[in-house]
Amino acid sequence: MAAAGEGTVAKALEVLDRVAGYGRPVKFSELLDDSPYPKATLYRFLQTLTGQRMLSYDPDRGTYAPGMRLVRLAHAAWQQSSLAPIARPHLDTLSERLGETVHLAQLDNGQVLYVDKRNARTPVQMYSQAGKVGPAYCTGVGKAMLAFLPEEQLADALEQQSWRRFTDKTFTDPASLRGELLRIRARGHSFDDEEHEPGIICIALPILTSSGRPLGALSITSTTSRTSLAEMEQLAPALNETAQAIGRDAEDWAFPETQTRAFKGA
Amino acid sequence: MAAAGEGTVAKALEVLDRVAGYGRPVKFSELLDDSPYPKATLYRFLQTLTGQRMLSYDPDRGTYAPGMRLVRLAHAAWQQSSLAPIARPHLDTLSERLGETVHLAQLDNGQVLYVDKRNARTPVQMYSQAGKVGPAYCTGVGKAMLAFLPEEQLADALEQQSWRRFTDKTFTDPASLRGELLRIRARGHSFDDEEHEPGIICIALPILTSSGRPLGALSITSTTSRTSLAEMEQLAPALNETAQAIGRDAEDWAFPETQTRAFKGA
DNA sequence: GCTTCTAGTTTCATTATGTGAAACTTTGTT
DNA sequence: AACAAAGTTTCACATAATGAAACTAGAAGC
Repeated sequence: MAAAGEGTVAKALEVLDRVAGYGRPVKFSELLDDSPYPKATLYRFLQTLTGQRMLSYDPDRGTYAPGMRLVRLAHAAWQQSSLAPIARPHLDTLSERLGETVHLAQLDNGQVLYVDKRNARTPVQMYSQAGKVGPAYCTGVGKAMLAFLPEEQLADALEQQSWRRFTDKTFTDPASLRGELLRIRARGHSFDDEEHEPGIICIALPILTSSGRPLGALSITSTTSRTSLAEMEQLAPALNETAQAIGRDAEDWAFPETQTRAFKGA
Repeated sequence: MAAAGEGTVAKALEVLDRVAGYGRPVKFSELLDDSPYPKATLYRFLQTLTGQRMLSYDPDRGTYAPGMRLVRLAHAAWQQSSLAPIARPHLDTLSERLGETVHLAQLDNGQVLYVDKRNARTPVQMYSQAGKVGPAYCTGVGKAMLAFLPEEQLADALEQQSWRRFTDKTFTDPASLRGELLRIRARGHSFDDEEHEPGIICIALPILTSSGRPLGALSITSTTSRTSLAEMEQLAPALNETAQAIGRDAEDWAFPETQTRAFKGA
């Protein structure tokens, strides 16, 4: 539904989103079933997107899937527009120091978008994990960012939550979450106390600009079988140090506006 | 240039590509300078793309950069359309067994698109992450795939190469590369003998379908200071085993066509 | 302080593009 | 062979994109 009369580009992108949403290759007829567009129109969109390699088409199976051009474009986006490249060395240090799973996330359209990660051991950073989205209202990183959002934006963001009850500890309405956000704001860090997945806990901190706007958030994740929230709280100072450092770098950096063109060359 | 009268969506995506190509935030006027579109038209495209979060706009600096929506979309593309998820366990095994830098790449529009990577225990400092693109004619993975392309597609691909001389070992014309490709085809694997970057060498193998079509390629990278091509050639059997396994999995897998529907609702 | 220039934004008549019902083709089924 | 379902093409029509020109905001010059 929706699909405001926004223009052709918007409609095409909506179709793209829809295809991506399936999480697997989809046939034309499936897409047609829950599409607001008539057959010919949808068909033409798919043709266009496929021609642009934003979708790929498997002729044997007659299915569409998101295309590789997206992967290239996203690499540029990730590198230029996310916190990840700036935060990278800091995540490395933190991860090495603590040996725990670290997540770096940003708020995107009311949802948590993970942009980098360090596994307890491997130093791989890629959007095999980056690009994943999650709910804001029941994750450590999400709540950490929400807690520092100006009222207007917070109201917006809260509107966009699904309030689905993932576990019996999930906050399922704006009112109770607002209470939690106040506590987080006072405390400076948030917890995820099995609110999203049973057994999974985390501590998270926002990354703030000097003016207090949240740029992203940082978290350490563990399990109830390995540790407890009380124990994890002791990591707060280390996390805070890292979050501050990233925030500082992000502002300094905020684009030296060097005329660095050359890139892919040597 | 280019910008065939393809339709609005194509034009908008062309603008998006262009912005991404700068590798840094760009001002409107810069884009205007090398844009085929008049001011008002380009302006409207940027507005549309920004509104769709395919671009992000920094009001302070008046600059555009690729937007975060791409990162979400790409995650779906990477997961569904690339070889990476299928190859993952195999890369893990291979990387652990050899302890060297492993790359997994695919051919995308005549270029090499890296879709996964494992770092060496002693990591070589090199650029490469998922989404990164590189030339096909002077990389191990690129040549491995080209060598197994059917003539028509090969001709196409060769047209798209820049033939830039990166080092004095780079093949800089189709004719000499074709000779190399024949040798690679006969041998079953390719080398990169410092053809792209001085001091960087690699051995690569194509990942083939049972019908012999290249799906991707796999490589081990190292440096001339640590090893030699002769020595690396001994890794060929291990690589081959992995490449075969990935190819097999990719075909078997080729989508169980489960009727898993439900997703976003719930 | 006023003028001129430049970069960015808006307007609006014109034109090109996108739209979708319906006809058609291809592929699979009984 | 007849039928049905899925996918593709056509074409009169409506909508949306186009871009020259007018406008506005800021910066640089006088």
